[in-house]
Amino acid sequence: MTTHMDMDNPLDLFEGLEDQDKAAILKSGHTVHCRPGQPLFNQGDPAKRCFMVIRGRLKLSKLHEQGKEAIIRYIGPDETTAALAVFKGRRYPVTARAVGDTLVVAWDKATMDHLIANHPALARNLLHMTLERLEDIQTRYLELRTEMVEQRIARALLRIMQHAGRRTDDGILINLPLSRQDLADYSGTTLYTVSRTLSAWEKRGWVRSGRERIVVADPHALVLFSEKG
Amino acid sequence: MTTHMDMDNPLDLFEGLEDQDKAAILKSGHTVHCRPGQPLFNQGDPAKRCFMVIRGRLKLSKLHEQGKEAIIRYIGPDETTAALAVFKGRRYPVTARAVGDTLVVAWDKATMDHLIANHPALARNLLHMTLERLEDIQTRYLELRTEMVEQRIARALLRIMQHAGRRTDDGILINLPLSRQDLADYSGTTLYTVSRTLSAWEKRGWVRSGRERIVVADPHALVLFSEKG
DNA sequence: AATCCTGCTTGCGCCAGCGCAAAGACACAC
DNA sequence: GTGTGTCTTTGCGCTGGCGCAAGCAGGATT
Repeated sequence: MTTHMDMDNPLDLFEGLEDQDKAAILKSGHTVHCRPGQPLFNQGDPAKRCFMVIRGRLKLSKLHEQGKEAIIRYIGPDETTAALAVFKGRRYPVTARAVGDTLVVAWDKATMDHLIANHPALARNLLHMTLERLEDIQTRYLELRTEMVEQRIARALLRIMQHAGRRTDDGILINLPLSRQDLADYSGTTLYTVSRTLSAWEKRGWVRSGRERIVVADPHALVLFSEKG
Repeated sequence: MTTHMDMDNPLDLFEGLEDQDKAAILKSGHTVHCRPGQPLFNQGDPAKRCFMVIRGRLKLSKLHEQGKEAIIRYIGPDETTAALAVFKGRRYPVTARAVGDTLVVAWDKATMDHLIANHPALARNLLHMTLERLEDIQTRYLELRTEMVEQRIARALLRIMQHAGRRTDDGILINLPLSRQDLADYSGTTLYTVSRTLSAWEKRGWVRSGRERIVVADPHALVLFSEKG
């Protein structure tokens, strides 16, 4: 009987639903297992199913012709993706790949339609989650237009840190394999510039980094830098 | 009794509703009149009301510190804005200004909550409209990252043309006052670059332009250019 | 017709950051 | 331990496009 209707900002698909409903909804989907790097769905494919991550993480990216790629966002445990695309019966607007070993639940359109009809809170929560993402991408759109590249890298790193950071003795570890190329695709620059920037930050003691691994040693300095340049 | 339930892509808040419901919903709001350039709401203000344009046009833009501005989209007749922000009781993430003389209907949060509870189709339509906008801004985000500036100006002009174009003898007239600065804010560049680019296109016979006024003489050429550079 | 205001054009110099190239570092397999 | 492939670093040269400055254009006001 535990509900969370008092929360203002459900980031959760199941906010405001009874535990038993939640369990039933989860059971009505199929679980899918993805190995690291494996695509769950590809941009342009018909959106047959939507997903919720149980364990692991998905990387949503959008491809441009000639191989340029923008990372739209990461999807972690309890977060959903493609909900709207499948709801509307469209094509996936992005590609989703597993980052590390990932377990997801999948629902097809018919099931989703049925679930939404029976649980009005689901539609409400989808609206809320979508608003969140719309505002996020609009903000990043503005930043991409306005800010210098090092500032954008700082913001990207902080966003990923908030989403997938883990406290350690050295600082906050980005708890997913994150290459220089990934960070470049997330912040709108190139592999080379990210590498040079991280080197500079390492000299200042703000971060410590290795192969696909970054530890933010001084988050405060990074926040200041991301705000004022 | 005219319904449009057969349409797959409602861009309309009232898709799937009876005319009488539509009329009642419209009557439950307040009409607001905006003079050219007047702000309807400002980024950061508490989102008390949401809006639908009856006549005229709104410009949604997002401001960065030190005055840089990105135009997120234009909102024309029958289109809505701030629906999600008010639904969630947040602050407006953008600023809306009237372009030309504009008439809108406004609903406050209580009314919206009531309407959505009584008309499930409204929530569905909001989801669909929001998906549309999310995909649009994601696409533009990728383009901003990937494409050369002239290509982006071409895309921006074509998008505005599709939204607010009017056939004339000379070509397709952009039927709203559109300055070089506006086009720059929409395409992610500067006033100067837009001006230079339009001059070049004018020499090639693709457009004819004057003060806050653009006619696309050769849309096909512009489409080709926007796709291949 | 003169003035003003706002928007538009264009020459010019400058620089942030891109991307090649080449070398180094690390992870894993055999 | 040795190899192989991927990821990272860094020097270097180049350029797209930004933004100042100065002047032009055209609509509105007096």
